[in-house]
Amino acid sequence: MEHLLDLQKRLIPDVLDIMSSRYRILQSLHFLQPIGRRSLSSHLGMTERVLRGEVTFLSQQGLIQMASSGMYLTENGEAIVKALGTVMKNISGLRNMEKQLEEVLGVSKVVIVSGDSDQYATVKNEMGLACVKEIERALGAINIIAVTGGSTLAAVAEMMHPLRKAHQDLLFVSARGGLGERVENQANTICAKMAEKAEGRYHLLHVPDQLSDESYHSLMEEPSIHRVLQHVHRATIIVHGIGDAKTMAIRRHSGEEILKRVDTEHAVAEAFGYFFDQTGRVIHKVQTIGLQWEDLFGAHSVIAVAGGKSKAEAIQAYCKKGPDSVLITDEGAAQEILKNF
Amino acid sequence: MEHLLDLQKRLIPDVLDIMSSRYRILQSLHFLQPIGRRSLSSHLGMTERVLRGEVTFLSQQGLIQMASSGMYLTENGEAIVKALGTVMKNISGLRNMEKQLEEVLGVSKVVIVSGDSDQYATVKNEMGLACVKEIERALGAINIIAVTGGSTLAAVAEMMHPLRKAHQDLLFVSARGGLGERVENQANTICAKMAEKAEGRYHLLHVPDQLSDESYHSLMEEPSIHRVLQHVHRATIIVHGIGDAKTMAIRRHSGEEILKRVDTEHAVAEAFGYFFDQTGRVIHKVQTIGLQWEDLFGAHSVIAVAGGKSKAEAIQAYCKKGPDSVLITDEGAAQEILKNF
DNA sequence: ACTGTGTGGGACATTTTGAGACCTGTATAG
DNA sequence: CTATACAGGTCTCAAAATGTCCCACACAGT
Repeated sequence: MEHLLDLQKRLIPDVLDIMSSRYRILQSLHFLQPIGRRSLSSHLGMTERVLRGEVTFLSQQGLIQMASSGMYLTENGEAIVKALGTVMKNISGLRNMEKQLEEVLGVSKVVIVSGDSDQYATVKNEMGLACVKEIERALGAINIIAVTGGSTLAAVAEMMHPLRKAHQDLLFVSARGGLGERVENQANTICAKMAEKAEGRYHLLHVPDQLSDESYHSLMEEPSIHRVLQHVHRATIIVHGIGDAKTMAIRRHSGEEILKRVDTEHAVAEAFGYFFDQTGRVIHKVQTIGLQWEDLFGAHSVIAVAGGKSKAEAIQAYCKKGPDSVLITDEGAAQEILKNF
Repeated sequence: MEHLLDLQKRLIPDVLDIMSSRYRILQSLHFLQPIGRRSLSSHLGMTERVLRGEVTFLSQQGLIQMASSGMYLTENGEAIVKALGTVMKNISGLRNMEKQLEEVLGVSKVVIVSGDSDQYATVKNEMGLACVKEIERALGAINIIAVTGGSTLAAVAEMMHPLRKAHQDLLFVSARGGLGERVENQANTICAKMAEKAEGRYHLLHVPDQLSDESYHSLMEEPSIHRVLQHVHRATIIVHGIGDAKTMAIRRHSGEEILKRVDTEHAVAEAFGYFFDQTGRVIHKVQTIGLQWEDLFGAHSVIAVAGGKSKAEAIQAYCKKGPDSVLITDEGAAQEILKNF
């Protein structure tokens, strides 16, 4: 069975927010006691009145106690702080980590789900769910959602659910052509599945991902492809994964030359056909029909999804110079990234 | 470690209410889908507007889905219903049990904590905490709280915390004199401890619990004792335990005759010096200075605390003819009592 | 002995939230 | 085609949450 807390996160996330805020009060009190409302409120960054509300509640619960010298924890209060410590690390600890990552990586928003997707497959689904929520948040009146491939994106599609609000237009387009990969991880497959689950329309990119110059140009002339590409370029929401450079280079059946460059120029990350080194510089770009670098900056919202300790380096590299995006990742990757800071 | 839910209950007392109400919605939906707000709200006994609030929340969480034909669960929703099933059985199960017990025993309120205090000592503390909360609820402007002895009441004292609200007067008095028992289970010891933890005043009854006629009358004349007794008789809140008749008869060093009567007349329960048979009839009353039967009916609130499978029979007997009281017990006792119905 | 600073707690205006009531357009079954 | 049941929008009012200010008190340093 899943852990109760994970279930609660879905059923009563609002309640958990309250819980962690109250816990934070108790915890601060644990260290700062005795302390007054005013000092404590500024320390916690909440207004005095709000803190006061919580504090009177907590004292009614017999967890803290008021005195003229300030507030302090009762025995019960101390017990709660101690007992909830590990639990809370899962909740508010993650939130702290999110904030740290936002700063360190320079992205506007980070969402971390607990666990390590390298170890447990279910964690990937959690990321998928978080991603769906993020997509929902980014929805506007007109929505063109471009999606890439990969097992993580497959999880997003898996967790997708209808998100028709009001009279929104929902169009999903594949951002990439077909790789020689397993069909369930193809951008096209994922795009279709996602659109169906979301009850939206979709357009697929029926082209191979890698092309010779010649076929590239001839295909670009193809009206059916051109039409889909127009949508990709005008995408309002872009959802993509981030891969490890070497793995991806091999999977793409890149030539010897590319593999060498990956090695010699220390490429570590790959995303939608671009290879990045540790500084975030683009080392190599696969000749591809589909999402281009510039498209990222035209989009209303860019959501990158990638997790697992093994992808920490890749995530970090990509974020260095990537567009301002939302990053959905997991605890394993987050911890690994923050190790260096 | 204590169970997560018990900790959460202290930080957010109505976490269970919220959670079970949302769960109930999901569960009903699981069976009735697709169904509309109106039908569902009448089925669940909530107003349409409230249900609507929850339902929009749940659909934002991606657990349910709106359609023109009605609402239905998404895959995630179904998963939650399934996963939370066992957890919820424990929670709403207890609440159901409370209601059943209230009916069966004819008392106005029953609180059941999970577990069996015969098996785990911590369960007694949970009862203690529940009792403290009940006391708090019963507080008025003037409070005289009479307490008896016993290990369960000791647990109540253990869990007591300051309950000074506004300008309330808090006076604790022992309802019983001293038994030849261990000091930590004496009414006096418990009374003092409770009062200190609650930050109230206290008066103790410095008399032996069992008396000859002669000393009884002479002690009753004693001004210091008379004064305390006045308080006992005017108690607004009475907190007492319930004991097994035989155990208590032995512990009280009752004479041969009493022991025989307990046997022949099938006494099963004891509370504050009174012995009851299965029908709730008083079989025998110890000649005692302290709380009297009549006092119970003058009190604003009577709280009986007793748990453990072994005390099921005693609890049941006492409640038959006892005053309208609040009963704090545990799952072990509750299950045993309900077996017969 | 006094003053300044921090404390909890009371009081009140104001804003925000929550919920009741009613309405609309739409999909679906009879 | 129509009756019905549906989701979802909107208006309104009360209640709860919050912002604002002030007071009496305790305590430490002067």
